[in-house]
Order: sequence, then structure tokens, then C-alpha cells
Amino acid sequence: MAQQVASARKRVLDATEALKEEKFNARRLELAEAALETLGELGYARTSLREIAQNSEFTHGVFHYYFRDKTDLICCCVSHYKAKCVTRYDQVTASAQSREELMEGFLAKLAETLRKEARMHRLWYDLRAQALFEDAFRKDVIEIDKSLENMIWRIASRYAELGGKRPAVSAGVLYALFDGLFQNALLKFLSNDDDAVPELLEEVRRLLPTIC
Amino acid sequence: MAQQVASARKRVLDATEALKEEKFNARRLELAEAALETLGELGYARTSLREIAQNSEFTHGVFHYYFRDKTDLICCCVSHYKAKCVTRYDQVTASAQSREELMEGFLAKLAETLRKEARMHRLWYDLRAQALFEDAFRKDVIEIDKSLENMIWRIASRYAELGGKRPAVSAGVLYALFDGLFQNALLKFLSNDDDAVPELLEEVRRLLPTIC
DNA sequence: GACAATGCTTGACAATTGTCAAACATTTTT
DNA sequence: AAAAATGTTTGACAATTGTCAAGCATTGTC
Repeated sequence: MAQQVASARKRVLDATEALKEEKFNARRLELAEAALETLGELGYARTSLREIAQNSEFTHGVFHYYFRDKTDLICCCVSHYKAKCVTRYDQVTASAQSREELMEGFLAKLAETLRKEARMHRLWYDLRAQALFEDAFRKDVIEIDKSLENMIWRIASRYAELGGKRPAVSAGVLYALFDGLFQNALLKFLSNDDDAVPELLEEVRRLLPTIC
Repeated sequence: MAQQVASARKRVLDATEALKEEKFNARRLELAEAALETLGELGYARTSLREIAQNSEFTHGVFHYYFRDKTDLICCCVSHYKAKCVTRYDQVTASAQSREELMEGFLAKLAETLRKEARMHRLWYDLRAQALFEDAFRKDVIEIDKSLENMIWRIASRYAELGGKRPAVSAGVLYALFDGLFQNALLKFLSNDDDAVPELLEEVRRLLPTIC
């Protein structure tokens, strides 16, 4: 009997322990979310913890309660960012019944992404560049890169499938291409080039059928 | 006669003036060159003027004599960087007499670039990312991007020409593709992935003939 | 309701930053 | 060679940075 009580208490402790941790992680994500706002606005180089705190409902000390240091915070931001964008096109891929529908759905989402999430994407390119200098970011960045590659591949192979074909290039090549195109379009877009979005769409519309 | 003397003096003044300016610009480039070293090592975010000065034969004050501010220095670095890399493959393009020769020359140069100039290239990607946040860098970055696009295009169209063909895609698409591939390979290379270089070469070797 | 644990704020710290001005050195001009 | 212009060094400045510890508030536990 004593044993049962002991193990029951242990379970309770474990449960509360898990709850604590969950709460802790939830707050971490909240803080990371807030940090992403400022990072997207200013970029990695110009973002300080105090600036992050000021643009949030928290004070700068909290960040050191939840993160080992600044790098830890940024890493958490990067990881969190991943989850937000990796499934962006999956809805379109899943619901499209024809090549045309998939193409239009993809293009629409692409345009929306470029227009409304330009800040998050420039941050992504910024952080990916930082990974070229700092080991600490590399693991997460490479992982995201891979996820994005898979995302593009899912669209492309589905598009090919709807035409009874197979993509003519590898997932890596396809991702490199789209990544390059998007990066270029983003720079144009942020330079207030009104043609950035339509040009990207036109390029993709022409390109995708020749590859897949 | 008085007029002739006056105009002669004016010419002399102009000449010395030009000499001064030339000397001034030469020093500017020296300083920019030195700055590029540190920038390539640390990246934009972690590079201070003092750090640049310490890794050079100059003191930190000089930089403010030759540059309006830090941004001005970085811009000068970016511009200067451009000249150094935009003609990298032109020798190969000009001398190659066959598709095979051009391919092998290009691949060799590509491998050398990735291996020996990784630091400069990660800086390029870093600064291009900064241009997404700072207007000041945009003009130069867009110009370099265009120059690199042209560079790739010269190779590709020559390669196609040697096979009596024409490139199947636009210059923009081709650049996006190679830029994406190189960026990815660079990250792998800097992560001590020994396969980075051979994989990039293999990819390009397979890809180029299908496009051009 | 006392107590402890957790969460959060505040202020201080040492270090670093860009900038600038005054002093110094060197070169050029007269 | 004196004087002026140019180039360079040095040190100081105010602001900002990441970090941390002491204190305050809130929550949960017994």
C-alpha cells in the first residue's frame, strides 16, 4: 500500500512537472514570437534585447529568465519560425484537383506571402546568412532549409502527378531555383518595385510546366 | 598672354586636384580592402570599426577621415567587392574552344571559388540580406546582383553557342538557380561537409547541358 | 493563512559601440 | 625654411549592449 501511495505521488509530481514545463515552453514561444516581430523589422544586426522587450509587453529581464543568452533566444526564434511557414502551401496542394487549380492556388499563395510576409522572409534570409558565420545557428537553419525544400517538392511533384508526369529535376535543384527567384523578388519588392510580384508570378507560371 | 598663364595654372591645379583625389580614392580602397577581411571573418553584425582597424595597419580614427560613417565604409566595401568577382569566369569563357573545355574550366573555377573564397561569399550573402533592411545598401547590392547575373549568362550562352544551341531559360532564372545552388553548397561547405564541393559540381555538370 | 517556489521587474555592471575633436606628424606649397 | 595643407593618432564622449543579481509580486502548497 505504501508503495502505491508513493507511486501515485510520483505520478502527480511528474504530471505537475510536465505542466510546469509546458507553461515554461509556452512562455518561451510567446517571447520568441515577440522577438520575431522586432527581428523582422530591424534585422539581426540591429536588434537588441532591450529593443525586443520594448516592442513587447515584457521587460528585458524576462528574456534572461527564459533563455540562456541572446543566441539561445534567436535559435528559439528560428525554430519557431519554421513551424509557421513550412506547411504554408499544403492546403493548396491537398485541395487542388487539377494542374490549373494547383498552379493558381500556388501563385496566389506565393503573391500573398511576398506581399504580407516580406518582413519574416527577409529575416529568414538574414538568419540564414548569420548561419554562415555562427555555428550555433547552423543546425536549425539547415533543418529549415530542408523543410522548405520538401515543401516545394510536395507542390512540384503533385503538380507533375496531376499531369501524369514527374519533375524533371531533383528536389535540391528545384528548391535552389525557387529560393533564388523568391529572394530576388523580395529585394525588388522591398525596393518598392511594383513589378516584383507580377514578374515573379509570370516567371513561375512559365517555368513550372516546363519542369514538372 | 595673361589669359594663357591663367589657364595654364588652372590646368595644373586641376591636375594636382585630380592626383589628390586619386590618392584619396586609393587609400579609401586600401581601407575598404582591410575592412573586407574582417567583415568576411566576422560578418556584418559582429564587425566594429575598431575591430577592422585592429586587423589592419591603420588606427580606428582614419576610417572617419576617409568615410562619412560606418555605412559609407560598408557601401564602399560592397562596391569594391563587386569588381573583384564579376569577371571571375571571363577568362574561362573566352579561352574555351569546346563545350567540354568550357564545362571543365567552369567547374574548376567554381570549386576553387567555393573552397578559397568562402569567406568573401558568405559576406556577400550577409550584405545582400542587410540590403533587405537598409536602403543604403540596396542600390549597390542590386547592381552587383545584376552583374553576377550577366556573368552567369555569359558562361551559359557561350556554352549553348558551342553546342549550336540557345539557353532554354532567361538570365534571371539561370542566375536564381546558380545562386541558390551556390548558397546551399556554401552553407554545407562551411559546416565542414566534405561532399559540398563535389555535390555542387555533379549537380552543375548534370544540369547545364539540359538547360543550354 | 504562512510559507516556499516561481515569475517578473528594476537597476547596476562592465564592455563595446560610432563619433568626433584636439593634438601630432607628415607632406606640400610658398 | 616658414607656413599651410593634408594625413594620422589618440583619447574622450555619450549611447548602447548583454548580463546578472537583488528585490518585488504572484502563484501554488502545506
